[in-house]
Amino acid sequence: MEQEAPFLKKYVNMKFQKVKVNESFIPTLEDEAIEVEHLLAEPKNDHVSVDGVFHFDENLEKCLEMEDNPCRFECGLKTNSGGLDSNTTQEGDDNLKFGVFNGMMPEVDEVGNLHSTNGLSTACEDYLLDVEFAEKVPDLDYIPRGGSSLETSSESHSPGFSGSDNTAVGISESSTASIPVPECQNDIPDKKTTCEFHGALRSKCGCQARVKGKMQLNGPTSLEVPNLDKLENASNLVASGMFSNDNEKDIISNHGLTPGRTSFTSTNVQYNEASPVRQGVKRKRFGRRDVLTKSSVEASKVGTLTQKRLRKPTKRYIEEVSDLSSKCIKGKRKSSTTPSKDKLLGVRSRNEHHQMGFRRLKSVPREEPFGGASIQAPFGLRVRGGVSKNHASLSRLDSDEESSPEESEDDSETTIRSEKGVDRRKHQRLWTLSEVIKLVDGVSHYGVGRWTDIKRLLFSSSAYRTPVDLRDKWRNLLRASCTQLQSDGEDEQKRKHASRPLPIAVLHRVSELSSIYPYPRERNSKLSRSGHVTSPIPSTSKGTPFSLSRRAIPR
DNA sequence: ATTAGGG
DNA sequence: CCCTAAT
Repeated sequence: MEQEAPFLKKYVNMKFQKVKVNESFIPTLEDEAIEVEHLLAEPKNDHVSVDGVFHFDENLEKCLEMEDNPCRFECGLKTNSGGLDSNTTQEGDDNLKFGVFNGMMPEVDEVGNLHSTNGLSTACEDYLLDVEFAEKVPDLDYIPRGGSSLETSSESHSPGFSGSDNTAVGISESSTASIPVPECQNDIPDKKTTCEFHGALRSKCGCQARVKGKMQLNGPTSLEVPNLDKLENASNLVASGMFSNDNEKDIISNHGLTPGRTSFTSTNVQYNEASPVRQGVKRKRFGRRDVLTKSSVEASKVGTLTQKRLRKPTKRYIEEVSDLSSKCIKGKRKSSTTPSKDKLLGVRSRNEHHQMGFRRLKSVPREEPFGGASIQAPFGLRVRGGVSKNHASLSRLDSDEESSPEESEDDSETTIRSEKGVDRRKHQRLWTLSEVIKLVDGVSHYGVGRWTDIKRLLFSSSAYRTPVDLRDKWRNLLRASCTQLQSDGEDEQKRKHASRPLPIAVLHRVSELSSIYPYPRERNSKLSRSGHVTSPIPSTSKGTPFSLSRRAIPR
């Protein structure tokens, strides 16, 4: 990261480099290559699905020629992304594509690390990105990007990109998360390894080691988790393209499979799915914490303070805390009227949390000797991105879905950085483009009513985002689409400049969906507007919206 | 337990 | 996002 310039340069030349690298690597990875090929040839699940789905572009083909097997794969992916929006109009297409890209871009940083989890998506993305850029922006000035890597100067960037507005928009979103292009470079070798989605391969070639090293290099930041999420995201995105094809399953299976193969993956898995083990650990922690707290409280004179806090544990607080424990205690506590037990626990933990916060301020490490440190870390992490970052490396355990992939970073920042004023923080995560897309896809699949399902399937990785959230977001999207689509061109520009640049492609999709699955109540206004939009099921939409929505859901 | 609707 | 009412 430090030497951005060189990296950037490299990146720019990446396509060329890629080839070179590949060649050089090939000898080393011969086995791998073979394996990969084998996989490709073989009708493996993952592979098949992907292969079947994707068509190769001319460009892609070229790519193929130049590059090795791995390349092939990637190319395919790229195609896929392109194919994503078959339904939408061309414009939409472009937009969508870009959007997808954007969504992925953040991943780029971490992609390298994680191909293990979902090698497929990751690697592909990277390559994809690469290819795409090469195609579209031969000159591509990364410099600006690099300079603003931290910032979301998406707009500024956009012009640079072959003048596709959409791109700009998408980028802006993703750009929030610093786009460390340089990383790509690092990744390349890893990719070369073509761990791809075949964990087995990786293990063979010893990719793992490499990956690890990389991680270290990258730093304390826990990339793994994000990656995982990303993975999911990516897969989802991809899936979205092929929803009709039922690829979902494939993807899912993919997820499941991948983890098992490599140790590395396994870690991820832990975070990803609330594994029983993890839960157990957490519980333990809680218990301990309780004890500790008690004693410590008693001993310390802070008792009064504690009491105060105790007395008024805001729901929010509890929720937040429980958020962490949500997986542990799952289900029960969610409702505000939680049973006394849970509540108590939550309160206590919260209390602790408060104390901790204070403690931190005062720098009073009382719990450390007992291993309180470990405890602390988790909570801090839990609190939110900013804090967690530092501890992340240490307490990876805690970081579960919560620290979401790409979004986590920006969101966390946006959320609130006040560690100390823990109470004040409001938990709200900005919706990233990828999330929105996911949501839209989900709606398109399941219909409007089934938020739980959507949540389960598409947002399983993100602990936050309750079904209600999804619904709300959808509502908002509808509104947005209405207003925006209503007044097309003129406002568009404005919209772009707006803080939340929602890709019009997405909006279009939303509007489409809205026409298909009218949202209760809102549909009236919407219908009139959305009429102009292509609606696959026009007649139904007007007639009986309710039934439609229900009907749309083919369980 | 989920969803819809409103704040 | 949060909360409440309705199913």
